[in-house]
Amino acid sequence: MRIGELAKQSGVSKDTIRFYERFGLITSSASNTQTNRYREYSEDALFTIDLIADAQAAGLTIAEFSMILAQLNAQTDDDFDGEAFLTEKITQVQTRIEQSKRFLTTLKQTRKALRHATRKPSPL
Amino acid sequence: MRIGELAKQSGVSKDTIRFYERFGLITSSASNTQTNRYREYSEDALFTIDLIADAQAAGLTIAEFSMILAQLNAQTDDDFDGEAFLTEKITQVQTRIEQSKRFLTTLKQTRKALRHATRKPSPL
DNA sequence: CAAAACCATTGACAATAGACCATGGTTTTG
DNA sequence: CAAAACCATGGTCTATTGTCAATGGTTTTG
Repeated sequence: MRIGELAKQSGVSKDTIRFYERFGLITSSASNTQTNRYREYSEDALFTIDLIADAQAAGLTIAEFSMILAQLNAQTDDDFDGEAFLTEKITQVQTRIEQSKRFLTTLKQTRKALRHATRKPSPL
Repeated sequence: MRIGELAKQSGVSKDTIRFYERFGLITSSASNTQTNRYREYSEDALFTIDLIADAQAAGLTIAEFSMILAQLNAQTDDDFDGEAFLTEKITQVQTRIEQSKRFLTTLKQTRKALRHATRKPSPL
């Protein structure tokens, strides 16, 4: 599919897709017709875009996510310790989830307090 | 306590503390001696800084967090619907937690795959 | 075929969350 | 007391994650 279709289906903008592609997060093949330079995406791109959203929600940057992708693709020719990196990220994400849960509790308590505090006089 | 002490105890930099204070997230009283302009913080500031960390982990911006604080302080003289705002944030944080959990699973699977894939030949 | 719709590239712009630096006061300490 | 350590203010700078606009080519459509 072309970028417009992918944008529609994924819910992110075309600019965002090109941005992700510049960082190697998604890939496209050259269009079959050689006359244009349109990008052609597979269904995988859709999956990846969802994954990026999750990764960002979990607090990872684009740069970090691209390293994870490299692990997935097993481009581990170098001496980079992918397992240690993954373990570190796992710990960080777990911490972040705990913090988020704690804050969620705070939010709920705040709402409850607000409900009891701001009972506006009924307009009778 | 003064800013240096608060920075040490909270683990954030003095600049960060001043940054938070500019946005009204924490407050300080003027120092008792009138000769200087040093900020004086109470223990509350420590608590608030931890809360900010949680809020940020949960995906809130400083601006959003300051609105929550306004709710906590019941500065609800205006017609701003604090409860609706809180409910919206609660939903967003819940969504984010779900995304983070999903991504955590992905990370763990990736690590497991990596472990089995990259068994380097033992150096014998 | 001509207009509308789509796409690529480039570069400028924006918001967020600080870090950093210079300058000049204030306190603490040896 | 003098140096070291601390603090305030103001301004600049940075990274991240996009968005927007301009320009020019390609496809689709009525």
